[in-house]
Amino acid sequence: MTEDARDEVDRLVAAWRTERPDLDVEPLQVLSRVSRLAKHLDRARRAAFAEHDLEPWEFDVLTALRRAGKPYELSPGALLRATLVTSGTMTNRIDRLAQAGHVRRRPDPEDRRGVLVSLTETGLARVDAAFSDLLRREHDLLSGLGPTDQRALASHLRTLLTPFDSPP
Amino acid sequence: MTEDARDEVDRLVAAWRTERPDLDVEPLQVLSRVSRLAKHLDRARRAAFAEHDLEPWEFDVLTALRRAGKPYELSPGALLRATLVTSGTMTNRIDRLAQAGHVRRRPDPEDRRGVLVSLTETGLARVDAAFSDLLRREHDLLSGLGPTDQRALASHLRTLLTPFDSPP
DNA sequence: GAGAGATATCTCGATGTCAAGACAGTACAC
DNA sequence: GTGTACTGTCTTGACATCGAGATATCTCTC
Repeated sequence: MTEDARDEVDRLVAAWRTERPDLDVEPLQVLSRVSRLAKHLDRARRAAFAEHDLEPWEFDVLTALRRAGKPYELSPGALLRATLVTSGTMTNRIDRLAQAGHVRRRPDPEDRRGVLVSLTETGLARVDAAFSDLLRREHDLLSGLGPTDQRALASHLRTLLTPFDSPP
Repeated sequence: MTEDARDEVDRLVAAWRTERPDLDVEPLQVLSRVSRLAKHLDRARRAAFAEHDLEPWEFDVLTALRRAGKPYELSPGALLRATLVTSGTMTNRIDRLAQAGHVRRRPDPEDRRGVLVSLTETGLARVDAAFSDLLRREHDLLSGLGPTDQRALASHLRTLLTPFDSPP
């Protein structure tokens, strides 16, 4: 066997092969790595944002608004779809961001059930600074892979992601 | 531009290119997909485990013990390193698993600070059933990629993960 | 063999999230 | 137009996690 055990998942897979030789554990090679990498990324992001006095959840909401372009305004519904959280969570996030002065809420003039959330000046400045900082760090995290490998990786991940993002 | 927008991240990257043409947002192609895919995987796993009356966090701990091989026993410290959670979280998890009858705690005879946690019969049966079920579902999730692509993907992910797992 | 520092586990308070449901408003068919 | 189903947002209560600190024990150095 070629069990070099270069990362934790190699060790994990080797252990499963010993304990459950009857099962095909190949899927773990990909999916366990995705989960573990995401967990490490969360921690790295948390550290990066700390310098800008932002929590990851604040960054998620603010960037969604920033990406929307002027006037940096979206409904809570659009925000929760962009960030993969539930409506209760989004209400709570908007409350706290509004209290921190990073966003503003106003009633939707077109739909009286609705609300529109927009970036304030300070929210915009904060998110722009944090985002370029994050990109710098993420660029470093990827430095182990050349441009061709990065493109291949992105393409394979897209294939796995498409069924989740498109079919509803 | 080749903006086919096949998944949410393609849309996200296209939006950033419009809003911040001064930044190189290529890292997002990989890392945003990793985070989003992990989030979708969490939900899929939750659904899979529900049939076996297990929460994802329970599964994480029980599989770590299962992989250890007979006598399916590890210290809380080993468990928290395997599952990437903090010590307070692990204490809490072990408490609840012990209460559910899936694990047992006993003092470590070699180190009086220490404790050893082991699977019970019912814990072993539960985790074996849930694990083969999970593999079946993960196999399906990966069906969009051929064996060669899966290996390439796993290898690239390993490259990104190694610096996190090795350099303690 | 005594003391300093490291390690293993647990405790506790704060917090962010979720799920389910409440409520107001809208859309569509008839 | 009226009733029914749907949508968008917010409320509430339970819960898993984290982080910091407490305690007990071990280890290493002198």
